[in-house]
Amino acid sequence: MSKKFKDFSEEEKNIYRQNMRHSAAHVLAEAVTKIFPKAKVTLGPPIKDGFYYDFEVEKPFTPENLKDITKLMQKIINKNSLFVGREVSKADAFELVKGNQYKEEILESMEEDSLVTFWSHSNGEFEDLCRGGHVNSTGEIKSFKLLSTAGAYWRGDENNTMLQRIYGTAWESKEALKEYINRIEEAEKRDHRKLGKSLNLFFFDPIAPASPFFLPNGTIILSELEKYVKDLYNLYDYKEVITPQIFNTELWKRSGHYENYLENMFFVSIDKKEFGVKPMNCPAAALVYASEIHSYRDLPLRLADFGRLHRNERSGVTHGLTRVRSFSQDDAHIFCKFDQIQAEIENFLDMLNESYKTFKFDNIRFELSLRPEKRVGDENTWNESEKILKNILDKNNYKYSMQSGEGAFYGPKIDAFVPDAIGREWQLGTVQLDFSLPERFSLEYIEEDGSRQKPVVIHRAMLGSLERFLGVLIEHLSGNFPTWLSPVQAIIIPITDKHLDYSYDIYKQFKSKNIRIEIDESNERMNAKIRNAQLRKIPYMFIIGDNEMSSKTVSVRTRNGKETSSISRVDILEQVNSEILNRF
RNA sequence: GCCCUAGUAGCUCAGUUGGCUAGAGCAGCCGAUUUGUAAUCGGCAGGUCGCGGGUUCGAAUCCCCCCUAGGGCUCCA
Repeated sequence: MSKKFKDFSEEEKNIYRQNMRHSAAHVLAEAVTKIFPKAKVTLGPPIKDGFYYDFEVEKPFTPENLKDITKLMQKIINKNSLFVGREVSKADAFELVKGNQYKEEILESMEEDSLVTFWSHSNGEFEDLCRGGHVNSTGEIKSFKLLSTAGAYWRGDENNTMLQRIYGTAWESKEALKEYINRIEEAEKRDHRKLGKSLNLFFFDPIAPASPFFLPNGTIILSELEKYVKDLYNLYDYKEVITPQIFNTELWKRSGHYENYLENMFFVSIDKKEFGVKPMNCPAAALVYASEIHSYRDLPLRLADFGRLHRNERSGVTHGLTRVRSFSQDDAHIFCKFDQIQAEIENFLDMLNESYKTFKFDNIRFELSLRPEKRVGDENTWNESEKILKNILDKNNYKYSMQSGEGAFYGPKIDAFVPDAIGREWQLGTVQLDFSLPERFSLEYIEEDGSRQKPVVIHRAMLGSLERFLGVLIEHLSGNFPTWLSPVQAIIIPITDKHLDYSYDIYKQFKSKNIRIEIDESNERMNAKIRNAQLRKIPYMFIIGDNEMSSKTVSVRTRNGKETSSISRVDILEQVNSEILNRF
């Protein structure tokens, strides 16, 4: 290449990497077809940070196979042969892919008279139906690594045959590859499943698959999260309700869940009647609303419900805390008049922004999902409501994209996404309009003129599932919770046991302010006590020795290694306390 | 649900082609030590080798079933 990679613009880099990764997929396909002549090639696109290629083979690939394939790929790359494209007619193309039903299917989906391109390298030893997007020659694939194998359905549809996929990554230099591997390792260190274990936050037991048990430490964090949300609810005028766990199936028929959500629900039988365990709170919220007659003066009515939900997720899709079968949400339903929608959603987004800031999540991005093909409600209502949502996003200068057709059947929605500390993006909050629920449950309010009107329902969650949010937060913070969330906020480390009495004194003082504090009374040396506290990621360590005892002070070490010797007890108490109260 | 991989002490892991009472470190308990910013020393105790079945003189190890967990299952020539 004439221009050096490092001089490329971000966009050029991306395109170059994509081409290189796609080229690597071709090289992978050549290696596989040479080692396994019966293998049928299918698709091999570049993906974020790498590429994959799906093959139809008799037996799944083994790690040994990957080694052989890697070797052969390196040989092909070393030969540095050119990628060459050619155009053929569709008829000729069918001749070329004969016997490969996957490629035939791809050809069939293409326009009638279009010309089809084939790309080859290794001087024609391998050729593949491909729209293009390669580097000039195989030698430009500087550094690659095959990562894993996996079963994958043709076109992602489980009714199709299962293919064998090989994932790989490729980079413009050895250093870039290494950096990428480091990034993966860093992510693994932050894995909430690992940290959850080492910090004693939660565990799983096969006796209740995909349902977390929260230990005292994890429970403290969840309670603090809930307390925080409740404080915001107080500020933003929400009312909290508590609703039942299981409902007669009649309810789920009425709400539509029996029709649309059946396979994700758990059912129990009581007195020969069928009951469903709630997977969502909305029908219960509707019942609460309907339990009284409402005047327009009551609206908007914001009903929060932390009720525990159960969803029967398919066995292969559950994952740590981020996809579980039993969880609670900071869920609420707002019942309002149509002309209150805008204010309500703006209000909610304000609260959402405020809360994300508290958790040090920046760069919120929104997605506005518009009407899907299958939907309820008249066109006018959709037009109006989509316009309202778009207005809100525009007016407040929120960063967002539009997803046409992705809305729920009952209304358009806005989802909030945030990147975490190492750049991975998570979907957290959501706000959805619902025109269906008021209909199904015949919800009404009495208008100023005495007429009966239908309210609009807004579903909204800020943090989403609290379990999932905790998982995300653990990875975002790498387990270093801010003081207000830390299960143990400070630990006193007496150097010898003659410092114990003074330590108790400090302990009582902090305890009386409701600070979660411990004394390390173990028969260990100070160094070991510090190490233990560090490993537990306790934000404050108070070292107590002769100096502190005689001057009635404490020496403070924070978990990031900052040391301050002999500061006044009142000062440090104030500091810790204000961090907690301000949720800093 | 489907494909692959894995499951040994509370945790992290050894356990070579089937072969002695299944090992280690950490954690735990007991004892000694009383120590200034990331591991003091010694001892003790701890295991249905995920569950069930089979092969074998003999199974953590080989085979089958089940359970659970992990990596995946259109970022579309």
